[in-house]
Amino acid sequence: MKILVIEDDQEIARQVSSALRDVGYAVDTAYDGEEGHFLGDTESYDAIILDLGLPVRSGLSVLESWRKDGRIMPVLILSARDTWREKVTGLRTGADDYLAKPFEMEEMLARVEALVRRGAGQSNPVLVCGDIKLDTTTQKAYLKNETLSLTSMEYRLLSYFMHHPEAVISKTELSEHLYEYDADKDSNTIEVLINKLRNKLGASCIRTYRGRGYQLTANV
Amino acid sequence: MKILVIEDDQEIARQVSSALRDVGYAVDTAYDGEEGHFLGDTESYDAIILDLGLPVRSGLSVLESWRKDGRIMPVLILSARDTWREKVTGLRTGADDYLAKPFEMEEMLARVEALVRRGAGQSNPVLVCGDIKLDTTTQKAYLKNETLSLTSMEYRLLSYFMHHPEAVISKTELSEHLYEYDADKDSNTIEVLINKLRNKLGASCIRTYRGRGYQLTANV
DNA sequence: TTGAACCTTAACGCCAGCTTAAAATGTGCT
DNA sequence: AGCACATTTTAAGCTGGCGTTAAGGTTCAA
Repeated sequence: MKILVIEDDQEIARQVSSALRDVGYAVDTAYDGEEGHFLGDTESYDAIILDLGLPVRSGLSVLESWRKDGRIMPVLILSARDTWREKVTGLRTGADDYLAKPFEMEEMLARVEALVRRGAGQSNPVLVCGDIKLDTTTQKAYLKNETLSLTSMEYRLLSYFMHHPEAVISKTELSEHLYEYDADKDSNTIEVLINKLRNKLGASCIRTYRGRGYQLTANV
Repeated sequence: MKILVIEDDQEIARQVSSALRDVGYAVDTAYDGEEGHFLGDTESYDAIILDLGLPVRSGLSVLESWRKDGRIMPVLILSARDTWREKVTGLRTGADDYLAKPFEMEEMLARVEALVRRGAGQSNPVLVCGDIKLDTTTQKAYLKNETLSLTSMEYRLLSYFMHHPEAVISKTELSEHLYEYDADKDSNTIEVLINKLRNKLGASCIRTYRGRGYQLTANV
């Protein structure tokens, strides 16, 4: 899961990014509206955190332009003023959620998690696929109700699969969502990771579609 | 566990904070509604004690604004007058409990403890995880029914783990809840604390998820 | 058959976390 | 107050796990 944080206040940006990384997201950061707009257009994010008061180009204008282009990634708006008016404008423009500054990191995390789930068409904090279970609140994965011990990267990979049930996902999409801004295209890290996960989940759990990608399968 | 006390009477604030600290909470204090509102928004508390008669901004207005933003932390209201009317208003606005001044410290502690438990989805005052038992009323911890002698910080750490069963908890989340207002980001205090606790509980009781956090494990 | 895509394993280097000791701070007692 | 002891924090060196790279093997489709 990869998140884009667009926030000009360096300190807030740092805190938010680090909180997100702590719970297993890959995070890119932009410090003005123009840069944020570019990244949101070119990279693929599972959620975007957008400050309204940005230099160069306002947050609302960035959001508006994305929505006009038909881009539908979930956006959480941050705003310094908690006004009724601003909140309505933001949501009308196409934001999915709104959070007034200052805010508590854990609430931000909860809202982002909800957005990511919603974006994945899920609504429950515990995702299930066959024998595999993923509890997003406790950050734990289970296989047949036994806890799986996954490393940081393995967890990210499994999490991405669980958020996209039944989907065939290409290697480039995986590395785009698992790693932060810098796609080393020629590298077999994903293959190695998939291999590691297969060893822990059982080989049949991840199916290969040659030339197209991988799929987490529910069947035994 | 971290508590926020919002109370303009310095003497009461001091007594309440010190009683809470005595039983192992980290406590932040605010002396008016504005400051209290800010802290409640930016920090993460496991419960908040809120006086109604506050300068600058009333307690009810602070509570109302939190609830409007969807913030769900447990709030215990303090009020000078024990009127039927005021109690109802407070609870309607989203308070979780109500206590009329003057009150006994013991009762306040019991109510706060109940709120913290409820916030953690627990209902029993004695928490159990494998061989480890924590009696929140007597503030004592047991390992295989033998009392453990824990220092203040060790108790806080264990308590936070016990209130979040099965969860993988990052170092930053731990330090946010164990320490009062000031997040020293680069310091290994948590690592040292974990080491101390492991020495007393047995090394296998706390599991490290490298790059993600720690988990208190129930299994032997 | 041939090449491309994918699998598997091993090895290496870095950094998160472990450990220990000493310094700082706190607490209780006379 | 002043001293002794306990607790907490800082600091520093070490260790091993994890992620990456790399190399060789295997499968699949044309």
